[in-house]
Amino acid sequence: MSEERYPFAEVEARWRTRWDEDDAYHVDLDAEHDDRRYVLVMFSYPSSSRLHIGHWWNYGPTDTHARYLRMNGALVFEPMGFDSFGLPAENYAIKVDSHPKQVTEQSIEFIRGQLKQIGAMYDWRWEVVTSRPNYYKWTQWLFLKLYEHGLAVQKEGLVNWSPTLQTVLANEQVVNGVDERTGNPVVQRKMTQWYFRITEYTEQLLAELKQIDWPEGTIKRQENWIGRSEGTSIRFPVEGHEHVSIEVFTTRPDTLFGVTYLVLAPENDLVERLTVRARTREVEEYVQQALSATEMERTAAERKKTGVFTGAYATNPLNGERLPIWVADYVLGSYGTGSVMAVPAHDQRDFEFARRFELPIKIVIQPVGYVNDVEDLTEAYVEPGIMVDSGDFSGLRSEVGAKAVTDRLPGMDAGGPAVTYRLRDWSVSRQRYWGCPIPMIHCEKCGVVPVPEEDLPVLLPDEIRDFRPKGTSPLGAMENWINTTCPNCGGPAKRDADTMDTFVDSSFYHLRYLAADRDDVPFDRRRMKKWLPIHLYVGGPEHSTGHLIYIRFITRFLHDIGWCPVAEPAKKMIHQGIITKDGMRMSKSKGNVVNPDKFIDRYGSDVFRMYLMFTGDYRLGGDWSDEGITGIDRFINRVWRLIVHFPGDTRPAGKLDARNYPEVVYRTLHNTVKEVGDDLAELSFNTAISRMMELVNELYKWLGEDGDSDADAGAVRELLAVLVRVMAPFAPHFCEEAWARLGGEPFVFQQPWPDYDPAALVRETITFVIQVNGKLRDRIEAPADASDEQLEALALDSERIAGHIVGKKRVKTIVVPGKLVNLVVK
RNA sequence: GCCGGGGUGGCGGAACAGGUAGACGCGGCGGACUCAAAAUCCGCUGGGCAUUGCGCCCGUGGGGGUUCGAAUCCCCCCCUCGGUACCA
Repeated sequence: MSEERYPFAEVEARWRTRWDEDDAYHVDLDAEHDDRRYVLVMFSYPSSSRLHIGHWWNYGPTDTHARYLRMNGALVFEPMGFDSFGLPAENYAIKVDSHPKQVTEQSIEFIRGQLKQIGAMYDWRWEVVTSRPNYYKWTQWLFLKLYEHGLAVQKEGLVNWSPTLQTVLANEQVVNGVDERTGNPVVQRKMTQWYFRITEYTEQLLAELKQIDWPEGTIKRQENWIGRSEGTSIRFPVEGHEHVSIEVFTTRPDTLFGVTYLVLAPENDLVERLTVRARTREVEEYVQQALSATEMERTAAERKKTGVFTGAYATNPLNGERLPIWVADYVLGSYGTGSVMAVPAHDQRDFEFARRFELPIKIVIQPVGYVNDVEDLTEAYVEPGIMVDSGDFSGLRSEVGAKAVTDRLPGMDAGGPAVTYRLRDWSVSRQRYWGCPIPMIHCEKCGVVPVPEEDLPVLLPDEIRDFRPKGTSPLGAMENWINTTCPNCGGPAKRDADTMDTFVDSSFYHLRYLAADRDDVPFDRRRMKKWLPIHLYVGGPEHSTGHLIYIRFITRFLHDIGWCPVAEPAKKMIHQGIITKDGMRMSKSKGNVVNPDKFIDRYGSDVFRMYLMFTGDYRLGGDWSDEGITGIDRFINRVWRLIVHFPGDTRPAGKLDARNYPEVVYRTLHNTVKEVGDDLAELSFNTAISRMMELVNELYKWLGEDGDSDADAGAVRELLAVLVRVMAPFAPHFCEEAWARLGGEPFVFQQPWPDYDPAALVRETITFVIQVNGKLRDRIEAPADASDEQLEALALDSERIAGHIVGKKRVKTIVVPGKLVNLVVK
């Protein structure tokens, strides 16, 4: 057989040009079609100007899936765009002393070219770029809609401030007290900010999680993030303040008689009001210190509890006990009511605090079977038990008592059942330049006034001299931009100087793609009806609690106001795993980052993308090996040699004649078509590739190295034409060339997926396994339709079996049709 | 701590619904081709014992269990990766 090697460089370049020239991936979103599939993979963030291996791992396999759907007759929409606002572009611009807009546009140009190398079916007419006015006009429009519906509000409150980035961050962007992107510490700061009231949607976001086909882990993470907690709200009147009471939230109302003090979070406004004069200075100092400390510092100190006494007292509504009111930073200002009732005997945190500050500990829940004693207590008893020392509730089991206590409260005007969520409102103001301007105007006379819709977009000014972060938005320093007139009264006014969190940009891009050609409307309702929800959404699991909550929220909001036909963006979602090197995560610091270009130059992009798919289960991730890629390279070249050895000038036939092929070849071919199809439908790329390799191995056995003269060239060509079609989604450039050489008309991805003949998979004789007591002892050939009795007789006939059953009593025989016979003996 | 994923040859990884563990590939060994090498093709390749025959024993992180039969189901434990963490 020829030893010519597949000339990937020339072939790939040629077909890419051809696809472009023929506009081969043109998608008509308005076309009538009964099987539409919106395959969406998260768009890219052009922070660096090169595609890294993660992009290939993300985009190549999804395109393979999309191509498979297309060959199966679906009209597939597979768009691509750029999430191009944000800090990385700004930081990069600072580094190279350029302008964010310029570096962003350059990166997009470059990356688009690289994306084309992947060979995906992107129709670039639908591209969206979030940093361009024709996109962010609609980001601003969305803001106005939210404002109109009372879901965009300005609040003063404590926010996560990053001193390094000089901007506010959303809760979702802060992990363990540090910025999740850069690892920089974050402090609390009081600021006025715009918030989107996502908390209005908690119940809906939670309920719908049960209806969607998303990875279980992601659903769990969202549930935890929203953090619905059922419990009881209890009000404790404060001594000497007739109209003031401290409201707490608790999930353990059964421990109410064990409360020995109350705690306010340092952020709580009541601290200032309630603190007695003699203790003012101490409390103020504590509060200040607690708030200025980063969360890192707060948690670093071995979790030792700190706090101060306010000098004030409250009253337990149930038993009238006098309770000292403390301030401590182990109580979070942003959860529940920002204050708790402390039950040291039954809550570990309260226990530690009480021990440290020598506050009383009172046991009100006893376990069943033994009795706890305060003196001997080394930790809080947090399990349920039997209520003791709890007035007329004593003797009740925790679960019963909790309900009884909660039921008693409303009558005393002291509280009742309550639900609390962990999810907070989404803070969207950012004090940075490279983002979408907030379309709001601040007028001295009229207050906050929205920019009229017809004035959108509020353009982000290009001519900025200094966009560097300085703690306040750089836009605020631009006199000619910040100063404007009030749309309401015409008087002098100022624009909002902040820009929006980039998660706002990506919260509706899936809808904007469908109207990317229209500047007159944000979305195209007709197309949305046809294409939504997204058939398959693919992206990293790291977006579980950020982007994926926001995109659900915004989709739902747009649904509620009649702009979107569906309430949930994606019916099905999967996460790609991570690609590792030697089992380790790739990172610059480890110096183990694989550079795709090196391998694409050497093997071509088809081999590269195919090898990535071969390394492992797409959802679990794979491990990159510099040597392993040669396996795919060999495979491609093995197919290539078959192609060049059996070129054709006629269109390959549709149906194959079984008589032209050895039985095993014919069967393997049909099996390959079936298995590859099944695997592609469920994104099992690695096993699909194995199946194709098996077929090629069979072909080489049949045809031999030099090509068997007995084999009919036309028949081989027909078979290869089937192989090329099932291979096309994996190696689009290669298969385009192979298809052409076999006499096929372009393009191969416009061909229908081949049929397989189920009858070809049926074997007349099967190798049955014979087991004795479940252990493999022999194999026999028998007709596929042999009866149980026949199989048992054959098994007993076997010489090898004889030795294992001689002198033993046969207990029973188990026959698994088509597979095995198991003789059970004693 | 809690939630989720994962632990299978020298390596990456297969195994549908409990039914031949290790498909496919890398690497390794042997052979063919070659003056030679590369490339290519073919064969072998979990461990141990036996290799005078076929064969026999062990083996899917560890320990128990259910079953005729367990990588797969149940219980306990270990390791690892990811998420989250004073949430009252």
